[in-house]
Amino acid sequence: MSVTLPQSSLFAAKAKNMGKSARSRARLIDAALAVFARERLESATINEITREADMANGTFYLHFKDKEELTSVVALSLAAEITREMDEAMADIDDAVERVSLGTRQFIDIASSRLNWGAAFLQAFWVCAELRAEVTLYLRRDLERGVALGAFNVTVDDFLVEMVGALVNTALFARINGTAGPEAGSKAAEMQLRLLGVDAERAHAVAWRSIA
Amino acid sequence: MSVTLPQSSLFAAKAKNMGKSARSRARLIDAALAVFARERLESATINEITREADMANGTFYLHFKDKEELTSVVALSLAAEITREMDEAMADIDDAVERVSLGTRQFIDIASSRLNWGAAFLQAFWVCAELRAEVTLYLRRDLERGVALGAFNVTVDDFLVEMVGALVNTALFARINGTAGPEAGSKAAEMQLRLLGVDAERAHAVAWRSIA
Amino acid sequence: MSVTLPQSSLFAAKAKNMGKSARSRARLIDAALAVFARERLESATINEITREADMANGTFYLHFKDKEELTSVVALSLAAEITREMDEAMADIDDAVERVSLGTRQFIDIASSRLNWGAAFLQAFWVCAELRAEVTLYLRRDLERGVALGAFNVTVDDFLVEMVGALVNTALFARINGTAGPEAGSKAAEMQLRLLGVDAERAHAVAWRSIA
Amino acid sequence: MSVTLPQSSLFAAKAKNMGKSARSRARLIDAALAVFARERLESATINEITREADMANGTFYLHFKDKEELTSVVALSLAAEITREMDEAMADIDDAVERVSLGTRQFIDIASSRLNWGAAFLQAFWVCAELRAEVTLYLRRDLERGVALGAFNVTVDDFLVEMVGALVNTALFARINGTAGPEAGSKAAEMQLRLLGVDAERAHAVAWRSIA
DNA sequence: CATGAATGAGGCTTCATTCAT
DNA sequence: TATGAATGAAGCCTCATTCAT
Repeated sequence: MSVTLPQSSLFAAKAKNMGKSARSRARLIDAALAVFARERLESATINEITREADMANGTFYLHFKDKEELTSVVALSLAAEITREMDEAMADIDDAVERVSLGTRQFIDIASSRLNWGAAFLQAFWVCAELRAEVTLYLRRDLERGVALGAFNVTVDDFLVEMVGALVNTALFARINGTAGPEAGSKAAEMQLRLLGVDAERAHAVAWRSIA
Repeated sequence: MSVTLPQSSLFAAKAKNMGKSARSRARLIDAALAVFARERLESATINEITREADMANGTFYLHFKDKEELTSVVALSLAAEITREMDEAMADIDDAVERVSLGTRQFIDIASSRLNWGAAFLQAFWVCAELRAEVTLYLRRDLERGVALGAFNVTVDDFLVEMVGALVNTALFARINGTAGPEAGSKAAEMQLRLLGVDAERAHAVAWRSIA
Repeated sequence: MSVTLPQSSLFAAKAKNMGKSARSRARLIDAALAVFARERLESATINEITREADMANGTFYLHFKDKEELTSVVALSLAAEITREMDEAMADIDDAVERVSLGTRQFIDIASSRLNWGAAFLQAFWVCAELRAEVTLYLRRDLERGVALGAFNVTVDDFLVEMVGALVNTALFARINGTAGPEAGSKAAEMQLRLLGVDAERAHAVAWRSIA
Repeated sequence: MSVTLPQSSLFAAKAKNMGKSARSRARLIDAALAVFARERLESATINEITREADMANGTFYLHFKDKEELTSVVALSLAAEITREMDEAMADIDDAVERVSLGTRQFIDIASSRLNWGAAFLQAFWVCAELRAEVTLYLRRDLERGVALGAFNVTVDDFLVEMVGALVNTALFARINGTAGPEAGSKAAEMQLRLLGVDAERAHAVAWRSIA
């Protein structure tokens, strides 16, 4: 007797070979992603999440202490997964300008192409400090590298990282809402590079170079 | 018997000479600003707002249909007020580059220096579509002007406006949190101008020029 | 339009001339008394209490922070009321032997004759430390007096007071359950006096003397 | 692989040579004793008990129909065990006065010296009618005997037995709480004897006689 | 027999909103 | 207009009990 899984069930898929508890937990994470994607975090209820996961509400508490714990688990799982995919795609890119550009483009493409990811990410971003910290760190490394190499003409501090990060999030937001199309990543990357002091031509060239 | 008004009571002050109903309404708006500034919008309660306004909770519904209406009234009142102050400060600035720069700086300075405004604005921004629309429009005019005059080397579309707007909001956020100091406005403006294609030197010069 | 009050509504009756809030609060206390009297404290629910009081459940929280607060308010209100009635009845009794005897008899008679009081008292006794402290104090005073006057041949310490108190509570319990009839008070008093070292004859005489 | 049993595991020890089921059941009873001793009966959960017994929660229902059954089994097992030990210690005491005194002292000493027993007993006493009945019966026999022999100057009825029993329970309670020391048994016995009409001197002598 | 995940009823509490005064 | 008590739907969480393995 095989039951069709809901459309997006990455974590459930990954847990397919694990114990029953891990599978249920994964289903809850997937369900939470779906709910977080269509609802303000604050108004997402445990009931809605368990309904989405086809479970009884009490089951939730077998797997998570409360909504806050779920939120951060979802956020960090998502971040880990996105990061993993990005690292894979950027493993052999060394040039800082390319890395910043490609990082932004990949992030937006990945987050917006997987059902629920982007929207859930943006929700979680403002609520989960750990997530912010992680993302910030990731970004900062490449920015600092670029400055060290003389590619960027800025001072790297918290403020700069937040500003550059805001461009990424905003582009993702626009992409998800349909304000922007598939070119959102390139557009965002180009703006970032300009902001960082890369000259307009190079910024354009790098940001729009087709991805292998 | 005269009671001292709470520190920030702009709208109450403006309504001093109006009818009693308008005055109560204004007090509620001020109170909501204060509450929204220190609390997530969703967790702000009518009770807390009316308590802050020194009113009975039931009174709230004499002035607003529901919580949502309050939110948007607060947001739009705030926007109108900020806009008014900005317009005043920028009345005789014509140059597009200057306008964008000064607009950003003024906005951040005003919103962060008036008690409660900045935080409440940022909360409302994500909840009230009308507010977003209004802000966007304001910004867009100057961007288009700059492009028309050849000062900016970009295409103005919704996406661009959102990205530039994001820089403003993010800088305001940093300013309020203490991540950034009083120079936040200049820093943000400089980044914007670079992003828009203004050359680095001019961007710096304009963004950091001392305000009259 | 007059509504019949539920059978036992002492506190509601006392609050008849007070504000609406006080009246509702009093109704809740009466309702709690009724519920506590027929149910283990732990299994009494707020819902049941508000239903008994003909209120919506949410109303409860306008008047009490939580069940614990209600419990102690009920306990102490009850204690205050019983104490008041006892003091009235014993105002001009000086003799320690008489006081202990009469106190016990009065307590049992009062608590068992008012609907719900006895059962609620016994429940609250084990849960509310303040109540225990108050009752203990009341009893201790007369015991110490009796010892000082040479009427009792015991040492007054916490242990003694608890033991004597246990006799009172147990007699009340038996009275309420129907294990004992109206003579419970006299029987209990006689046992107490014997325990305290009063000779059997006097104990009997005092404990069974008819109350004015 | 031998696992050390928790400190107090009387019933598990007794079941050591019985079938597996009996052993598990015994472990649950011991665990329940431990939990009941440190927690209000109502707030003791099946999960906590099985955890204490190092079992899966579902296992509980192989051995007991429900929580209520467990409670009464625990209560009656405990009573049986205490009774057994008391009978042993009092096998050759004939004199009624001695029996009542010694019974009380033994009961308090046994229940308070075995880990968990006293507290669990007191909890169960008020919840389990069978337990009350059994204890009452035990006590009553000696009381009746004493009256028949002319040693006690009272009428034995339910009320009397409850009152005398209350002294025992209260003394045990005080002993467990630390309000009373090891002399609690003697003190309680002395009070009982006085209450029953034994003259003060004899009561004292008997109640404080050192136990063989 | 044992396991432990799952269930779902039910308790507690909050809060937007209504209503009698 | 203003008041503030009252309402009740809805969310959170616990826990006795069941069930598939």
